[in-house]
Amino acid sequence: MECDNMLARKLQRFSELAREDIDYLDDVIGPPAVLTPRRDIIREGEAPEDVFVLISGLACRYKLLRNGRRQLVALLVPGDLCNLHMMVLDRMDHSVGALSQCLAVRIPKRIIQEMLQRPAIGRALWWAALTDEAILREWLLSVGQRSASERLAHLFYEMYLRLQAVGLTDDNSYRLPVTQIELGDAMGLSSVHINRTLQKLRGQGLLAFDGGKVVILDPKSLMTYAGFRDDYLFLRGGHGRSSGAVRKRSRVPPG
Amino acid sequence: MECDNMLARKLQRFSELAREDIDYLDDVIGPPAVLTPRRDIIREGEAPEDVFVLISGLACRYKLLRNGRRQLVALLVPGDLCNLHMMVLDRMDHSVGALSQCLAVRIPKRIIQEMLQRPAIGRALWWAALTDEAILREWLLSVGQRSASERLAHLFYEMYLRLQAVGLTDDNSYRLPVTQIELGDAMGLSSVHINRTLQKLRGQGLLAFDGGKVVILDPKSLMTYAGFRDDYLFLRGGHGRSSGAVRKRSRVPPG
DNA sequence: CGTCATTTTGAAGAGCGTCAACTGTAGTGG
DNA sequence: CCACTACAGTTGACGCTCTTCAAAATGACG
Repeated sequence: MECDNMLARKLQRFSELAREDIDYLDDVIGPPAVLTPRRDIIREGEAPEDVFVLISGLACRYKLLRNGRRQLVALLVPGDLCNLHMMVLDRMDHSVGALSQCLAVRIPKRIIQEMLQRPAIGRALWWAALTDEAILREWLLSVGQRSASERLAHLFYEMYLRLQAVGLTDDNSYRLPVTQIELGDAMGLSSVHINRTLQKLRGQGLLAFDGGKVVILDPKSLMTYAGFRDDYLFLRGGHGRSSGAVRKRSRVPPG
Repeated sequence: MECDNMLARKLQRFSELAREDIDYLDDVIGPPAVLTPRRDIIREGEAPEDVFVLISGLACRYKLLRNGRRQLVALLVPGDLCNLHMMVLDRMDHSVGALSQCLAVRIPKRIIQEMLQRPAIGRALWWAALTDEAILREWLLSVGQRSASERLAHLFYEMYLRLQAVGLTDDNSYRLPVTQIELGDAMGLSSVHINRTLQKLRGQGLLAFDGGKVVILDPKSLMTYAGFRDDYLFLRGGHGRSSGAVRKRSRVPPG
């Protein structure tokens, strides 16, 4: 993983950048910091002076309830911006934590403001924020409407595509260094039920998860089983077919 | 509701705009269109040429599953932008539908691009997008971790504050023209359970919901009961106290 | 070898979903 | 004015999914 242009690489997934924009990004990026697994990078309520960009490892956004329950609201992969929020908002509404050992570079807020002035980079940053939001919507759909096994299947397929996009998959498998407890926190399920659901998915020959390694045993069946449509990830070239979705409970007439 | 500057009014919740920026917004906005209740404004997969801004009424974002299940992923109130997404993304990842009769103005994509060039307006649009995202995270927390009654209590309190911010509350009550089925679709619950939960909340003297009207019977108790903290709404002046949150299931050590 | 976190298994039960029937209300058309 | 329809709300009965509690098994590490 070449540290310096992980951000450029991500932003170029939206559109090609000019040589000078790429050079600018290379200049702007400082040396990466090492982040210990299971430590917070940024806490809810804080207002860090720098924006962090994840270079390697796996991190998450999460929110806590006073009773100790936790919801992961995003998984962050290399190239993702941890707190673009700070460029406009005055504090974080959630925390960001490292799940595995991570490398991250810091970019001063001032530089981010400069980046926004450059049209191509500015648009790419909008793209990054809006696709994050689209992923969030898909997670809400999962937690609200899908069964435990569909939810897990969907998550593992999403991470398969996202990690593939940054070159971190190996054939049909990839590393996802999370515990079953963390999977539970992400999916709104107990770790006990995660455990049983994983066994079921494994039994059905769809996927295997063990020791932080995911193996997609049957990509096509998994996609069908999860009801996965990649539209929401806005990947290069991945333009979804028009949704022939049917309604049953919905009351919105086909206006 | 003065149609024309509903957008200016919203963007000024972030920061004061210069006279010329306000004038610009007034110029840019065309006549409002009337939208029939329960009809889609924008469908998933489409790429409308204009961005819609809601002027009056209540709308929602939603996603469908092939089995007909539906998840509302946002409620939109006057001033909200329906599809800012289109300014960067090439299609919608979700649908937007009117819940009540609505008025909305259309702004051509080209104009939105112009708006982004104006620093003050551009920053305000970032603020709008990022607060939408923060609300989405709070919803995911609700659906993932809160009980049915906490979820409903939290939603009604959120809408209380959001509608208050646009002057649509009347003392401790406001209109929320949604059915119990739609509430169920929003909270990931069945309408039957919504019904029973509403009776429970009413019985506890927290709130009443009938015929599309919400009455907050005991604001303070409701807020406590829902575990509501207004930090995530980024309202003018509403800076949350530092969260004294405690963890129980979380494994992230106090960094 | 012992400690610790995580995974795994079992058993019991709560919360919520589904199904189905009934009520209330508004709209439609004879 | 009265069927007739349509849909939201309401209630009861039943059961499934998932949670909780508890304990044992596994594995990593000093």
